[in-house]
Amino acid sequence: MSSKVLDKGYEPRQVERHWYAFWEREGHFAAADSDGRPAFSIVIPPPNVTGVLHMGHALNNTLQDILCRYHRLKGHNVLWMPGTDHAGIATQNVVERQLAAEGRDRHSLGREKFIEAVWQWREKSGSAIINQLKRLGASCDWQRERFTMDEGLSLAVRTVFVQLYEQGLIYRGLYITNWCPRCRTALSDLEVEHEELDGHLYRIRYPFARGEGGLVVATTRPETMLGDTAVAVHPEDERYADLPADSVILPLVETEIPIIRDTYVDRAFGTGALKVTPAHDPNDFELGRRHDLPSNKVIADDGTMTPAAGRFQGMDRFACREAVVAALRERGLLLGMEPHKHGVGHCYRCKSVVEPNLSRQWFVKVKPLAEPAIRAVENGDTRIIPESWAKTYFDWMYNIKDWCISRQIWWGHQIPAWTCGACAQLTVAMETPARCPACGGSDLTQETDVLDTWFSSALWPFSTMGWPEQTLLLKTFYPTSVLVTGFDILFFWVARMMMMGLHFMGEVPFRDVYVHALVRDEEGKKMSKSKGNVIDPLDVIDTYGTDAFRYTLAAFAAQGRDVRLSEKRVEGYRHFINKLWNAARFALMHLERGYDAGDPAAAPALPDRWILARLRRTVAQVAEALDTYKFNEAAGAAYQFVWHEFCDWYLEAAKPALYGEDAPEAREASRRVLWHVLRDTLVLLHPFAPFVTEEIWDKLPGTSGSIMQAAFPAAADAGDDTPTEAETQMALVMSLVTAIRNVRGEMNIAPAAQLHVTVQSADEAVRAVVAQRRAIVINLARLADVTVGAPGERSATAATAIVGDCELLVELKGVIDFAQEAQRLEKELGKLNKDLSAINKKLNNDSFLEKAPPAVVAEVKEKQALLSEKQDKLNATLARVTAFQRQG
RNA sequence: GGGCGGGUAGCUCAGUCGGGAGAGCACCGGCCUUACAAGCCGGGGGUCACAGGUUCAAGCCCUGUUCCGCCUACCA
Repeated sequence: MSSKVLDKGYEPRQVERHWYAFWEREGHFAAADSDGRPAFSIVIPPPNVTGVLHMGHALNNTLQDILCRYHRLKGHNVLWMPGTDHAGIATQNVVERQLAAEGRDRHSLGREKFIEAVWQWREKSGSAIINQLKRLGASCDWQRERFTMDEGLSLAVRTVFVQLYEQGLIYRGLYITNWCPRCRTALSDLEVEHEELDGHLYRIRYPFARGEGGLVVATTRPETMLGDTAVAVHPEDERYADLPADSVILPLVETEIPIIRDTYVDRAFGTGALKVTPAHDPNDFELGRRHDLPSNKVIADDGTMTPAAGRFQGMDRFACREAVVAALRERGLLLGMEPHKHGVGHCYRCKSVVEPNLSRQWFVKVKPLAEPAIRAVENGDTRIIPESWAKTYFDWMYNIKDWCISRQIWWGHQIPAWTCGACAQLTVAMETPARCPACGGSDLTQETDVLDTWFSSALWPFSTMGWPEQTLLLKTFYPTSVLVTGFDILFFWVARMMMMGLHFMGEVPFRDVYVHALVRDEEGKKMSKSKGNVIDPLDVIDTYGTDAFRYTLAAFAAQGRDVRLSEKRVEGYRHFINKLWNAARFALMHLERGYDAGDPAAAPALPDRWILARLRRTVAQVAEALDTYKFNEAAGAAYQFVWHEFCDWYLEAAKPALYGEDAPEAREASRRVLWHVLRDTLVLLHPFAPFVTEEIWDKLPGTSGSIMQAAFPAAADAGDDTPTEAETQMALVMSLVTAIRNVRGEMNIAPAAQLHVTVQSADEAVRAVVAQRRAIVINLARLADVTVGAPGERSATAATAIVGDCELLVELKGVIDFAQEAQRLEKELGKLNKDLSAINKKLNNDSFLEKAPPAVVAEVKEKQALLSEKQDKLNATLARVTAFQRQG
């Protein structure tokens, strides 16, 4: 990058490509397995290999990158561990769809060939999201990229499975699980999304086997009645104390099923009689166990009716519902059909209605694992931020249920369990056993099910670092410093990592969990393809640049609040990036002929000392905010400093010195400060806007290497709020300038008009400061001159403004008309009176004077004195102006 | 059913320890002032959802009401 002069506007595209390649090439993202520096580590929430970058990823990874870059600047050994998740069901669906397009399906292909096809697909398309993360500027240690299906992680999965099995924490059994008939697999409770749907509550009469009448049951899923094996009533329900029979005839099926009595039944619901379908309802399943009822599976795994459904066999479950209802109606057994809202489970991958279904599945016994994970958060080993999420975490963990981990799909970690063909003995082992340990038979077949994808993600913080080997990497970086994630996977992932980490590493997986919000559209709606309100992060990056986009995300990432994103907002931050660019452009014009890295504190000029003080304070604010995950505050503080202090005031105030050919020494001093402040500002901003800061860094004389290797600037002392002398003086100068500009604006005085201003103050020290800083005021307020003096003669033709205890007289003779000035003063007085009456009300209140802390009372009194003095002065001026106006 | 979060300027949102209501955008007025018109200078704009309470003092603490959003749950 040869030219030292910057272009007029910042053009991100080329710059981003260039510097990202540079960083990667130079190994700036690489962590050391171990060195003397303090370690900082984050494991990325692995995106699905099938994924494309969406706003959620963009926010999530921007925040992680900000933290990683910040900690590198602070001199830490940073590991940001990247990788992707094999996303069992999702990936299988993608490849199956591809096959379907070619008129094939996985069954015709066979398991082995299908898995090969998935791997091929991954080779081809699986890294798309990685490249998209790179465009976001993500500084992951790509050399270490992992995949949940790669060899090392598969070994970790197998090791964990075998150990948990041997510890009795994994078991297999016939249970009711959530079944997706489309994906044809079991799902965990978490993978079911509940949606309130309008359905019907059907009331059906089951005639008594003997005698008159029958029991009336209520159901929302009448098709399941074909699998009923009992009817239940409450044992203390008087309505059913005396029944003519102890069994009923199941309509349509025409078999006799028992009436059982169980306290589970809610007497208040419906008729108080409950049909029991152990094969298709989790509660009924429990009831069936208690009462030793048979299970009759009438809905098959593909969602059609089984032979057990008799003449309904082969019918789709929803068509069957209609058919059953029609048949019942025909027989006069349908007694009612009321509209009824109920929660219906849907598959989180394909949105099909989930069917509770009886099948043999593998489970993790979670309670023993959950207890330490609860304790770790309770005692602060892991902090959840914001804290409100800890409650959600506890609620779930305390009520946790066993985790169904087997999936009837092909893409995933096949369960390392084998069944003996001879003696049916089940063997769980790391490697394929040669012989059955029970009978010595060699006819062993492996379990066909694979594990839930989240089973392998649960190991992510340590499996990626080489576990089960005890690697140096683990020693250096586990537990990780912080996990940055969205709340939508708090249970799916975070809770499970906590459990597995504690169980297998004996240590929490992360010190902090920072839970960020969701990115929504500008109306606060969740972005979704079906709504068509999706903003593609890559489009945003193309249009506005990565830095502007990242800054927007950071600026809106307030804790506990969703990010509402619109392109309009990104545009605003593009202006900010451009502002920085132009400030640098200006600075480089003054630095290209040499710079001086000497001690900036040697600079005596007020604006110089002021901006240095402000910089140190801003650095402290940004650091404090980042240390507490308040990204919006960090971004806000830096923005405010760059735009409204550095650009608006410092650069303007420094111009006379920088352009001043006649005072080389002052000029050098200013250059020195300009160089230091710009350099430190770039470093301060680098975590948020990595590209533009690197580009300017490169052009800035006196820097070498990458800005990524720079040191985070020195901060003001924490907690020291006392303004420096420079800050106090500059504050006075700034309010004088603002007051004069205000007069100009309100009175429509031409910008070119060179005004004469008198500043009067009773305070000699103040007068001294104003006199000393006169040149700055003249320059920034565009004046002819400033006269400083004690209160005394006032021009009757001057506009007045009060700043602190200074009275400012802006001579208007020949500049404007005085009716306007009178109007302006009246307006000003109106505002003042409002403020004063509020304050006087306080001071007239005896209990305030008695009970409020003396410091507060003194403050209010001081304020009152100040305002009323201002009021007096303005009134006097108004009188003068009015008089002058009358005279003509 | 249970839980959580939110309601502050036209819009999107900050607001720390209870002590004079802020920012960005939008709007109005004035400026091509030699880094930047993607800019500069100035300005207007609020019943802090509603009702009550605690307090000398409430956007902030407490109670209730209401509206919105989300999570969670085996009442068929």
